[in-house]
Amino acid sequence: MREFSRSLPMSLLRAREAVMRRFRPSLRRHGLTEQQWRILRALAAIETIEVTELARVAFLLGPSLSRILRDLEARRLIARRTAKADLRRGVVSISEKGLKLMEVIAPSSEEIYAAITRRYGARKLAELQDMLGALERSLAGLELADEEGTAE
Amino acid sequence: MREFSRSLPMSLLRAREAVMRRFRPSLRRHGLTEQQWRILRALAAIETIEVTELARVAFLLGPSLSRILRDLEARRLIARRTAKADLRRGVVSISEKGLKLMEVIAPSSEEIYAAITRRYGARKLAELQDMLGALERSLAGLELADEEGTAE
DNA sequence: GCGGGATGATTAACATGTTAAGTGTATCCG
DNA sequence: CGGATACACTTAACATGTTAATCATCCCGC
Repeated sequence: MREFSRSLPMSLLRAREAVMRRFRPSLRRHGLTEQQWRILRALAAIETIEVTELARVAFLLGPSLSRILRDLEARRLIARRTAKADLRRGVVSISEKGLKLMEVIAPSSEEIYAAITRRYGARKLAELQDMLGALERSLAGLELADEEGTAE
Repeated sequence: MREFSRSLPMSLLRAREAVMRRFRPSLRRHGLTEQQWRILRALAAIETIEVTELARVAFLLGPSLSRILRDLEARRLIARRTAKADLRRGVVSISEKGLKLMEVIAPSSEEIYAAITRRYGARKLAELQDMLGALERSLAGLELADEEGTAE
């Protein structure tokens, strides 16, 4: 069997953890988790977004997102309403308070990212991201190949 | 601010999820989570291992490992005792039952890994792993650079 | 307009991630 | 020897990951 510590999932996990280790302390000081920060960042760039679309963009599963939105709303960092045209859909936006919190956190976050980029190399980083994107697309292709073999 | 979906943490997260999506169904059919499988794999290659070392190898935090070992032991998939020389230390090993379970799961797991490798390309996969390892080492270096600035 | 299946979101239940606190054992050192 | 300190877990508390089930609303075809 493959040497376990060299498996692709482990490599990806360790690499991601090494990166996130750098960001978590700063976020934590401001009372945010990694996922809450992802949501605020996703919201900052737009006016409003539907919950389902937000889940896709922030790469969170529905149940996690539901809980997080409930908490962020209680803290007044976001606002939400229901779509007039379809009462099933929720529409979310960042609040003034949320924007201000982002303004406080963003600089140190950017600085950490810049330090990582300098250390690893901007070109190499871009290349890595390309390869990760290609991996995603390869596996999406595998997914399709599977479905052809089943009921459909 | 950086386009959020292209940040390094998100790229790594999405890539890892794309990979794990392939493995989870098979593991789940056999009643194992991803982390439980990691532990069994780590144990399969050796006679015994101390809990702390197992945490390092399987890349799990102590509290998670404690819970998982408790459950795996209750299911008789592993055995544990305490070290004679140091009663603080726990020593873990895989059981016969655990080995048999692995024999059942390993083939399909290997097959999935092979499919991913074929699809993405063996050479490209090796290159990706190299770059991930280099990223880890870069960030470990950053860690050290930090400490020089603090109390020490 | 009205079943009945599809869809968007939430809740439930259990496992893990994460940090802090607790427990028992070892070790160091005066 | 004995008390302080460090160490190896373990437990606690809270947040998220993951799958299944539930709830409300929508929409389709008749």
